[in-house]
Amino acid sequence: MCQDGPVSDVRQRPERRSDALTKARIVRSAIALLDTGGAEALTFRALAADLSTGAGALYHHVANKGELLAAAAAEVMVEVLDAAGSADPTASIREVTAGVFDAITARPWLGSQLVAAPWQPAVLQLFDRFGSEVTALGVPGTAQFDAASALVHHVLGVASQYDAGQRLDQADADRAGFIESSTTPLVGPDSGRYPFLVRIEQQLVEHDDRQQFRAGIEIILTGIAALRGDAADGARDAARGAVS
Amino acid sequence: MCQDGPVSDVRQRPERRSDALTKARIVRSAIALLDTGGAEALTFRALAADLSTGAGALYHHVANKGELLAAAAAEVMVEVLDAAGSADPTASIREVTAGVFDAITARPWLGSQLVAAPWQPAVLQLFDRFGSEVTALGVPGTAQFDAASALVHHVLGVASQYDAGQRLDQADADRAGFIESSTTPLVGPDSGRYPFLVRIEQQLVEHDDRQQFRAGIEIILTGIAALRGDAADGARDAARGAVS
DNA sequence: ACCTGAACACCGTTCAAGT
DNA sequence: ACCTGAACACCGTTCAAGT
Repeated sequence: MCQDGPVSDVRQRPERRSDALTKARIVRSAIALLDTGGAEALTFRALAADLSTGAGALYHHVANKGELLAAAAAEVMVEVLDAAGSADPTASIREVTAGVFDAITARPWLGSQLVAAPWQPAVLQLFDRFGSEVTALGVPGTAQFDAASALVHHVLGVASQYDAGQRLDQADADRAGFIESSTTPLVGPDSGRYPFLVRIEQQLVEHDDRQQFRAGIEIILTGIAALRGDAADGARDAARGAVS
Repeated sequence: MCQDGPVSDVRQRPERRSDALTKARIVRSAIALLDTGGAEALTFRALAADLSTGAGALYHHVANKGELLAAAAAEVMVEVLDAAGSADPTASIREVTAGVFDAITARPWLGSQLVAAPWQPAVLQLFDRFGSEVTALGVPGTAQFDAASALVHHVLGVASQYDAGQRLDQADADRAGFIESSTTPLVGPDSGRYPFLVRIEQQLVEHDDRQQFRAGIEIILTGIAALRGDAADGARDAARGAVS
């Protein structure tokens, strides 16, 4: 898995110096730079140096940085979606969401990118997948769109939690004590604190991000099951059983 | 020599031309620039010109651009949260989410900012409010955090849909036909299209963003009500009644 | 057609110099 | 202490010039 060569690279030269510049090659290099140094490591100058070419050459294959980032995100998303293939729709949704969560935590730049351009292919693929699963689950026509949207929004919301990278200037403390430090930059007229956050601070410190993400998915799945049950009212109990 | 009194000059002038530079004044100007010209209109040079001062002077009151944006977002969020004050927790959640939705659609820069820095005061305030409402709703202790998180994530996910502004390079068509145009930049090995999106394209074109946002909130509220109903099973029916 | 790389038009941020 | 504004260190992007 670490070694590449998915299909056709098995000829003679594994990697030639003067390989023609391709969009696929550029995207691959971009992903490598992003994975190594984060979002800020991807500049056209660094990318050109990595590919032993000039910065301007890249624009013959990529329109701009936005398209490059979108292509990188789509590449990763395809892998995630292909890896999740359960027969049961609900189980499949759990696999997909868990896979996206893992991808985002492993590569923080992905969260930034998903959130930055909502209509990019990576997000559309995810949306489409959720829509298909929800349809297979038995959600009626008009509610399929709502259900898929809710799942996408939840994933994007979680993605936003992992994008910042170093951008969290005012809240440098990642876990404990961040509430104290963040009370200062409050701007509003009232000096209201965060009563709820202070009360559950213990849970904040101890909680597992992944487990909490899954809990959110379960909440939405329960709500979706209720959509299905609107026609046949008794179906909700079956949905509750599947949720546990 | 003549006037070394540091403070005592401002008597009762309502607004003087040479008002002292304040963080509040800077934030107010920043919001005005953002509302007028979007996120890209806020530069330290434009802000300095608007305040009739030099760019460097701003750094005496604001650490950097991130803190400035966070302060602007917090200012708006305080207004939104203060405007929603229903006694019923579920109704209050609906008011808060609707208010945030309206604020985001009215000012696209707000969506970008909420999503860009998840631990900023504006988001913490929202999270705290959701936590309090969910607690009042009767959700047991351990699930309060999950429920509030799900609501925040949904809002942030929706916020990401409205941030891009002009950044949607590959999908310039906003509504109809965007599926056609976005099939091209697919990167993955398979040339798989978007079967679900194509099938519901009619709904995509006709749907109302605001109504769809509310539908997502209702899905989550139903799931949250089920969390509450785990102990007292009959409470779900009351929740369903409130949902309609 | 593809590539080169210097140059352009911007940023956020800094800092010696003023008041 | 507060302000000034030129200068610095970067960006993404362009484009005349090469091959």
